[in-house]
Amino acid sequence: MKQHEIATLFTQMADLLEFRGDNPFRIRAYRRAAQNLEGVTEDLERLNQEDRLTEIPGIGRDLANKIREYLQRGAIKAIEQVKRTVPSGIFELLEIPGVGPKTTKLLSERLRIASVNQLEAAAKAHKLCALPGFQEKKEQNILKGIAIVRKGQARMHLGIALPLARQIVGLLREIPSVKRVEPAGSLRRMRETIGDLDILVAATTPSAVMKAFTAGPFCARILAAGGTKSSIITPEGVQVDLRVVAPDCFGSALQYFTGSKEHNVRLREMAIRRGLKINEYGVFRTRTGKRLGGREEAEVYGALGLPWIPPEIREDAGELDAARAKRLPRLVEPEDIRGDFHIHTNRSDGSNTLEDVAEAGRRRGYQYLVICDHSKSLKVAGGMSEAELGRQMAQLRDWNARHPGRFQLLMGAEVDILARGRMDYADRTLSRLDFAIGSIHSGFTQDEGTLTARLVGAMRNPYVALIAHPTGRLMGQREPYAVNLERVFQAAKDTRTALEINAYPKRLDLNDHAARQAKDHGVWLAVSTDTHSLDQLDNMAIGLGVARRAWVEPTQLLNCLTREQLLAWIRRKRAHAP
DNA sequence: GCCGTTTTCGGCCCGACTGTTTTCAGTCG
Repeated sequence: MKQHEIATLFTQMADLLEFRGDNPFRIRAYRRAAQNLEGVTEDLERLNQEDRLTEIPGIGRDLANKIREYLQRGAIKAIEQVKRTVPSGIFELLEIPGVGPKTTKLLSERLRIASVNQLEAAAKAHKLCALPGFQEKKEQNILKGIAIVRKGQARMHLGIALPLARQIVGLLREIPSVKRVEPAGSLRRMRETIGDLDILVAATTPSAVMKAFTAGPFCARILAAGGTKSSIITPEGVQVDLRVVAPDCFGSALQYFTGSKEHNVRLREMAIRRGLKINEYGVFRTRTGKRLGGREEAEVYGALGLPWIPPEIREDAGELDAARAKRLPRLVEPEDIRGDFHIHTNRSDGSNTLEDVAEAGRRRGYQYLVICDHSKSLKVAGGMSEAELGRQMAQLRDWNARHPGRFQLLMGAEVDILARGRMDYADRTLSRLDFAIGSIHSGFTQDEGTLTARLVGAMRNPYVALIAHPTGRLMGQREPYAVNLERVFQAAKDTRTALEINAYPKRLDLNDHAARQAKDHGVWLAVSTDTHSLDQLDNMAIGLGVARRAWVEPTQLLNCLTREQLLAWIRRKRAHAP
């Protein structure tokens, strides 16, 4: 994925230029270009060959040439040159909260500091007080910042961030004078990992809310506390930013506080061109100062002639142009979901019986759950022999017979993909299943060609309907294995096989970028929770967040088919197979 | 360095908080 490598270089370039005190708008151009490159869903080589690199937003003639240079030579001369003029330690210094480019430059020039360790030593020896604008307090703050960096403020995945946010929101709701509370920031946009929690409150007496917040049980340390805005660290070490506004400004504040930053910058630029000004307090006419609205978020977009844009796609990745052209996608909603695939029971490594799982599915209002326990090779997870599989099938058919109605179980299995794409059950066995999932649980370290061939081979099997967790990553534990996604998408399209958006919070696999790419290839997607215990059925909301971030519409998601439509879809794949 | 319903130059989002200031720079989101 060349675009990620180039994006990293552009971000580094922005940091370097910032350190050198370059033109802030040039710096922003590099950052914006890097961000947009991450979101490119087409093959960069192809865009280059067709001379369409400048179609990427934020890429002009100059940056297109730099991209071309990287594609040809694997390096960008101009960036290499700037790198040589700047000490390499500045990147880690910029990571420290409270230390920005100006401070870094001062430290480097006056005290020859070029690493976090050197900075810590200097601060402890009170050498920083000799610098202009530095006194005791600033020195202490730098030491605190270093401690925070050292603690490795690893970003949380949504499985941790969502419950924590719910808990804090609940406590804030109990404070008198609080009218509305809403999580904002990257959590509301459902990004796969969250740095700090942003929470917005509408209240009539902000100071009382601030007081209650900074004195509350979730506050272990106060980083900043003003009249309308404060930041704290929870006992778990999570930073929470709280903003309090008047109820009349809640919509504009929510819009501002949700971001992304890049989305907001673009939105405000659009406002300026229309003679308007947008801030946390509302939309205003620049000339007269007249306020046009801000109580509800839709008023902010409405003032610019735009429809409300769902938070999940506010990444300055084409959503504003789509909104202007009235071509926003109709994103999948929880109400569109008619079933879940990939559910484990206690016959392999799940913890619930088939009956309990079935009841839970029926209570959720689904039309179907696909029961998918592990296949025989995956011994560590209690993989089932053909005989066990047969007994489960009988049990499942029996449950269905005893519970006629809208909801039914479907018989599936999560079947290991072995060497060269061979499946862990024979075709004769697979043909008796309603829905087979193929997944890789072995040979993670094989090379890209081997792994890709295994996935493609599995997809050629007429009975494999879905490939589970296609890249195998586990956030914070295991990198994705080497697989050529471009070829996987093409094969999925050709063989009419669906690809999974696995909703287990550490997986989210495919991720948002890859899922959008798959969708653009015309590949069917399926959100599945990979449930091992009943509460995990709720992870559907997280998987849907990924699907929505990938601009997925109901017509592209397997979960939105009725049971009859799903069975017909499976028949089509089987009939179409080579 | 990008970009155009003020289009090929001259703009480029906006406000809060902190620490050090006696009016503001730096950082952050």
